[in-house]
Amino acid sequence: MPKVVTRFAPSPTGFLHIGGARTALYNWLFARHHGGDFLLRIEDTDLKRSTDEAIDAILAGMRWLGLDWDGTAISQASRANRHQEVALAMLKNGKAYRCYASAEELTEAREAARTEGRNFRGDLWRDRDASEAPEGAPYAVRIKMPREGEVTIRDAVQGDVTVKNSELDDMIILRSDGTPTYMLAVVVDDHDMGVTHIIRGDDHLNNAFRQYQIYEAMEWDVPVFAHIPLIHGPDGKKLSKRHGALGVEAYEEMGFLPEAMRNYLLRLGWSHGDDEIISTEDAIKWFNLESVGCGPARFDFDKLDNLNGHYIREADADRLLSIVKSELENNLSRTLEETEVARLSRALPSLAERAKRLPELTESASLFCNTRPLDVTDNAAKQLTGDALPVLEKVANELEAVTEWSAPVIKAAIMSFAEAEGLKLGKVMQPIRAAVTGGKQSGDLVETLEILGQGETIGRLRDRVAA
RNA sequence: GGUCCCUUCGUCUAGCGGUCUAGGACGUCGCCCUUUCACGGCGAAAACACGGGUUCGAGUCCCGUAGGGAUCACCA
Repeated sequence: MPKVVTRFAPSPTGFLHIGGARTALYNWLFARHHGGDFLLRIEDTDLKRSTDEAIDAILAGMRWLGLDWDGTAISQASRANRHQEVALAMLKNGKAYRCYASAEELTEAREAARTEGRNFRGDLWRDRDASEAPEGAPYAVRIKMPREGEVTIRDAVQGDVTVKNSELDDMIILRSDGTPTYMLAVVVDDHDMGVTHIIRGDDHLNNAFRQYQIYEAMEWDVPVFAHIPLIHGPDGKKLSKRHGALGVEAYEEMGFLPEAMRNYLLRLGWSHGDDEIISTEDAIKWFNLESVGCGPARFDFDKLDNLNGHYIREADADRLLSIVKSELENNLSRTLEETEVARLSRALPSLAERAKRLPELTESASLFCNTRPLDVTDNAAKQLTGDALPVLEKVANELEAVTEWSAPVIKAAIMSFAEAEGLKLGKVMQPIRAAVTGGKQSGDLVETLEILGQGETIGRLRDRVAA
C-alpha cells in the first residue's frame, strides 16, 4: 500500500469554522494513524473573496488545535498555470470544448430547462464548431461529460453511491478570463500532491462524481473518497452564526482547551465502542474511516463543557497558572505580586476541580488577589446581616490571636469559637465564607483562609463588619 | 422541483440476524458525600420514525412512506 496522503483544503473566505476544524482533525488523524502525510492547501482561486486575514485565521486555528501539517501550505491560485495546462490537455484530447455562450444565453437556457423539468447541462456549445463563434469572442472551457452509463463511487464513509452520467453537467473548468475553476483545480492539485484519501464534508459528495470525470479524462488514479456528515446546530438546522459556526478562535476565547475541542470533535461523528475520553495518542492509534457515522450530528455545548471540565482538571498546574495569571493581570491591568502568584499556585488545583471553562477558573482565582474591599454578591450579602456581623467581629479577633497560620490551627480556632458561642459550625462558616469570598466559588474554606494569609483574612472580615 | 445522502434515549453514540427485558456518555431528576460550589459514588426516567416484506428469528437485510440534510454558478 502506497503512503497515505491526506489534505485539508479550506477556502480563505472566513475563519476556520467548527465543521472545517473537524474535517481537518479527521484528515490529520487518518494521516498520522497511517504514518502518512497531512497536507494543507489554501483554495484561493476566488481572488475576490479570499483574504490574507482569513488565511492567517485558519492557520492560527490549526495551530491552536495542534494540527500540524507536513510541508508548507500550498496556495491554489499560485498553480493556475498548471491548471490551465491540464485544461488545454483536455481540450486537445477531446475531453473538453470551448463554450462561447454569454451569461445571458446561459441564464436563459438554464431557466428554460428548469421549466421543462430537465436538468441544465450547460452544453450549448458541446456540438457546435468553434468556427461558428464570433471572431475573437471570449470563451470558457467546459468538460465534455459522458452521456451514457453511470459511476459508482465506493465512499469510505457513505458506502457505494451511484449516479448516472446523464445527470452530470458540462461544467466549466476554465473561465473565460483563463483562470481555473475550483472543480478543475482540486482535482489537479490533489493528483499532483499525491493525495490518496480525500476526506471532506458531505456537501462535496455530488461534486465527487463531476470530479471523477476529470480523473478519467486525464487517466489519473482516482483517490479514495470519504465524505463525512455535516455538523448541525442544536436545533438540527444548518449551523449558523447563532449556533456554533464560529471560528475556532471564538472557542479559545470562550475558554475551551484545545485537547477538549479535539476530543469533542473526534467523538462528534466518530466512535470507538463506549470510549468517551480519548487522548490524542489513542485517537491516532484508533482512528479509522469505517467508524465515522453517516448522519449529521448536532453541536452540543453541554457535552463540550463537560469534556473541557475534565481536561481542566487534568491540566498541568503550571499551564493553568500561567493562563490564569495572564488573564488576571489583564483584567486588573497590573502585574500580580509575588504573594498573589504564590497563593494562586496553591489554590489552583482545588479551583480547577470545579471549573468548566477557563474564565470561570480565572473568576474564582481572582479571589486570591488583593482587591479589598471585595464586591459582594446579593446572595453573600444575605449572609452578612443581623447576627452575622457580631459573629464576624469576634471571629476576626479569635483569628488574630492565632499564632501559627495553618489550616489545622485555623480550623481548631473556629471550632472552639463556635462551641464557646453555642453556634452550629455552619452559622460561623457561612458568614466567614461570604465575607472572605464575596460569594465567589471556592474550595475548602479553611484551606482558602490559610492560602489567603492571616492579614488578608482578618482584613476582609473586618471590611464587612465596618460596612 | 431533479439528483444524492441520512433516520437508535432531548443530544453524541454502541449495536455489523439470535448474546437486546437495546449498552455507554452528556444533559435532566433523586439519594449519598459536604463548611459553599463542584468533583466523586449510587440510582431513576428516557430511543430502535412509520408501513410492508425476506427469515424459524430484524434495531440489524430489502422496498415503500414520512421527516431531515446536501447539491444543482464563469463560488469554493
